[in-house]
Parts: sequence; C-alpha cells; structure tokens
Amino acid sequence: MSRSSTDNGHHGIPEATVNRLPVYLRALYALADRGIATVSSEELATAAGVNSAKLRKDLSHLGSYGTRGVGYDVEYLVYQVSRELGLTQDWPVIIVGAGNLGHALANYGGFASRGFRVSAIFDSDPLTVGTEIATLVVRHTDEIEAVIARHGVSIGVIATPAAAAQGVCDRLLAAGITSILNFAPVVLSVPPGVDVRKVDLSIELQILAFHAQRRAVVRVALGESPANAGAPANGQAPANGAGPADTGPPRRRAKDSRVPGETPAGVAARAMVT
Amino acid sequence: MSRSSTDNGHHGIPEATVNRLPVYLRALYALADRGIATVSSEELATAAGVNSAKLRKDLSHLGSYGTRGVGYDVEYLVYQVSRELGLTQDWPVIIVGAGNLGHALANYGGFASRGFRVSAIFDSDPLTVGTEIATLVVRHTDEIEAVIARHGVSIGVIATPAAAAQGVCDRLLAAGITSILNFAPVVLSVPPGVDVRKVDLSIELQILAFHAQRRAVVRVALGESPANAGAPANGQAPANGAGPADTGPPRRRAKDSRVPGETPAGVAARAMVT
DNA sequence: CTGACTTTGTGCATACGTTCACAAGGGCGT
DNA sequence: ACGCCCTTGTGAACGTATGCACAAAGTCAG
Repeated sequence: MSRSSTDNGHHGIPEATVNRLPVYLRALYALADRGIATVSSEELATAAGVNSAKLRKDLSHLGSYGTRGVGYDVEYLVYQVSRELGLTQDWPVIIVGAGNLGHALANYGGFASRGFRVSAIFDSDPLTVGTEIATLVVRHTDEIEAVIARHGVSIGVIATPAAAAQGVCDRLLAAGITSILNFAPVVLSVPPGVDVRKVDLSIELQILAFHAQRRAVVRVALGESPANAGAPANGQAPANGAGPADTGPPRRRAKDSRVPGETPAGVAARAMVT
Repeated sequence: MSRSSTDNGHHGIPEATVNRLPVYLRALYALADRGIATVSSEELATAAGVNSAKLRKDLSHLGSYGTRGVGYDVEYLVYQVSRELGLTQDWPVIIVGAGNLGHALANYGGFASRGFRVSAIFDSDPLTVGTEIATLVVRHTDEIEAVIARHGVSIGVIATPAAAAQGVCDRLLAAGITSILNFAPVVLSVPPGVDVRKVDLSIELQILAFHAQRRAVVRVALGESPANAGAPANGQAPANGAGPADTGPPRRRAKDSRVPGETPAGVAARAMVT
C-alpha cells in the first residue's frame, strides 16, 4: 500500500508476505506464552486468520524452517521471523505531535515492547512542551534534529494535525529519517527511497461503510426486512426513501453521459449479480 | 487485507479500487476547498499519490463521469464518490474502550465529519464511566446492546486492551453489528459476512523496520558508510557487530536443514540482487 | 463548420498474489 | 529396519491488479 520507489519490487521476499509476518509473529508469541512448543501450519494459520497454504508459502520465503510430519518449532520460528523483520535490533522511534493521538501512542504498551522504543515525543505548543507522558518529557519540535542525530533514530511517527504533517515530514527527512508512520490525514509527498506508511481512521471507516452499504443493498434487493441489523439506519429509517439509490447529483457540467447503475432498478440489478 | 467471506470477490467494483476511493475523495475535498472546479486525472492522481492511469481506471468503475479533453468536475465527482462509498447517509458509530486511544478517537475531528457520528463511547471501568469526552458521556459497556438497537448502529470501533477485544467483538456481533474497526492487537474471529478491518500500530512499525533494515543491509553491501542516516543505530553502534547478519538461533530441534541467507555473505549476496 | 489539441476511458500485456493439490521428506510404531 | 502416516514445501493454474499506449470523444479557436 505504501511502496515508494528506490526499493524495487523484488526483495526476494514479497511485499504481501512482509505485511503478514508481523501477524504470524504475534500469533507465535501467543502460542509461546501458552507453553506450546510446536505448531502446525494449519493451527498457526488459523491463529493468524489466514489460509494454511498461504502461511506455508510465506514462511517458505524465509527458509526451510519446519519439520515435515511435525510442524514448526514455535521458539525457533519466533526467532527467524523476528530476525527477518529486523526486530533483533533496537529501533529508536520518535513521535511528533503530543495531542490526543500522540499521547495514546506514547502510552501504548505493545509499542515499547519487542524492538521499538520511543526516544522522544515532540510538540510545537509551548503549553504542551515540558509536560510528561509515560516517563517522557515532551520536547519542543525545535529539538527534533538534535535528538534524531544523537539517538540515531530512523523511524518517525507523525501524529500532528493534517496541516502540520508535511512540514514535519520534511524536517524528519532532512534530519535523515527514511521511515515514516503517518497518522495525519494527508498524502505525504516524499522523495524516492523513503518509506511511508499511513494509518487513517476515516479511510478505514469509509471502506467499512462501503461494504456495509453494499450488504444493505443486497439485503433490500433480496426482499429481506431492512429493519434492524446492519441497516443504514440513522435514528429511524433511511432518510429519503431509497437511500443510496437516489440519483440527484448537485449539478452536472457537460452533456450527461451514460450513468450506469443510477436508477433504483440498476442498483438492485447490480446487487443481484452477487 | 480484511476481506471476510460471504462477500464474494467481485462486487463489480474491485477491492483495490474501493481502498483508494477515500483517498481520492479527500484529495477532491482539498481541491474544492481551494476553489478548484475542474481537475484532470493527472492532477488528481498526483494529489492522491497514485499513477494517473490507475486513477482513471478506478473512476471508470463508478461510471463515465469526466469530460474528455477537460477533466473531472470536482464537485460532481465528490458527490459520486461519496455516494459510491455510502457517505450520503449517516453512519452512527460506537467506540468501545475509553482509554488513551478511545479518547483520541472520540476527539478526532475528521471522524465526526463527513458521514460518521460517534453515537456513544463505552468503557467497563466504573471510574471512567460517567466522565465526559468531547460532549459524550462515557457509558458502561452493559449499555452497548441498548444503544446499538436504539440508534441503529452498524459500525463498531474496538479500542480496548487486547484481552477484552474478542469478548467485546462477540457482543457487538450479537447486537447486530456487521462492520468492525479493530484497534486491539489481536486477530478477531468472526462469522462469515462480518467485515473486520484492523489498525495495528506495532504491525506497521514492524513492516517499516523490515524495509529500513533492508535498506541498511543494501547500503552496507554497497560499502557505504553505515554512519548516520537510517542506520540500525541504537545509541552508539550496532550491538554485536554484524547486526542482522548474525546466525545464532536460540536452539534448533530437528536436524538443521538448509538455511539460506544465514551467513553474512549470504545476506550481502541477497542484498546485491537489489 | 472544420480541424487541431487535450484528456478520458479501455484493451492488452505483464506482474503479483492466492489457492489447489501433491510429491518429498521426516517421525514413529512395530 | 521397514513401512505407514502426517505435514511441509512447491509447481502449476487461476484470479486480481498495474501500467502502457492509443482510439474515442470532447473543447475551443478561427
């Protein structure tokens, strides 16, 4: 989702696999905590919420760990996955923005654990600077460069308002950071070779809304009761009747072209396709 | 990433496209705010951080909006994308867990805007229940079912500790919720037809760490100075010399099989492939 | 009205990801 | 030592996503 150039596509280990390794790792830790020493691909896959063939193929990219007829040694696999992810070393991280979100992030436990440590948290508001969050004193953003240099930080977390994000990003880059986790609702523009991942609440909600709406339309098309569970409902009933099937665009400039699935019938028909 | 069965793959509009629509929508709002009435696929693509061909193909799935030789009418496209995403209706949302994260979420502005409204926030801690967060009074989790039924909520946000998440999830499902946004670091198990999306800070960091490590290895392999920018650094220098290249697994059960890329030379070689 | 110019919408080729299904390989009982 | 049974690791088939490159379709000047 956030591949940025320079890092050409084939690292030897596919991007989709990398995205799942942390999930496997977490599942493995959970197994280890329960004292389980060996696990089959089937069990681990279930714990991680994926298909077992996929899990095996993913793990096969790391090497041939695992014993046929038996499964994988949990502890050994934890080590191998950790190593592949680069978690056998410490990654100092800084958080920029000490608002509600920055606060939550700094306090987040699973954060500090396994491999990551918050070196510092910054804010530009003089009233916030100096306050304490989870054993850390909030510093002024002017100190960002110094802290990055001193601690050798290479991962920065942006938890500022949208308007400040790009500016902060530029400063982080100038200070040598090449990995950014962005919580601000903006598309950061960065040079090639910089890795940006974004976490965006409202985008996730919108995607959920799309699927929820889709389900609702399907249900209506099938003639089920639109009453309770999962219906668009916003208090009582869908506002102006047909909900998402209404046409009325605010206005249109050009000679209006073909508009597929615009009528109620069209929507129902599309929905029927399943 | 979080496709759950029931919803077969082909909704008519590809999943990858759906995941990008919210980004386009945000870019469109930004353009509209700047008073721009018309935009070309090239400009919009740049603003959204994607390739223009991809953008055009994505939009073509919604219909033939856009005028050849001119571009897209911003306001009209906002409407169409919003409608497709189901944002022309209101989506009441509940947040479970009023800790640091729940707090941050409830206060998040971009949340309440465009289409979503936080109906209620819950917590199980008697000390937290009754406190006020952004005009909302924190309710006890016992009231979850009643609130869902009364407000017709179909989207739930889980911001509890990991241990509580599955339990909360089950209650939400029982109360009729079919869309869940999960911030807890666990894989929720849900029946088919339920849509779960997860937001996981530590997973994102681990993915960043992987790429950062990869870049570092490449740099070392190319004989560049491992000094400053982006190096694994954790204070001074990589701990035990070669950093990620060290072999030493804690132990191994079976007769150890082929272990590719395990030696420093192996790592360098793999890195050289680029 | 015509013709030059711009930008959309899409067919096609390619790359990537997923899933099936099975041979290869190892443990374990006898 | 042998053979059965279990689970891994992977070849091959399929499906999805991406990006190029261009024809179709519109605008606008003259």
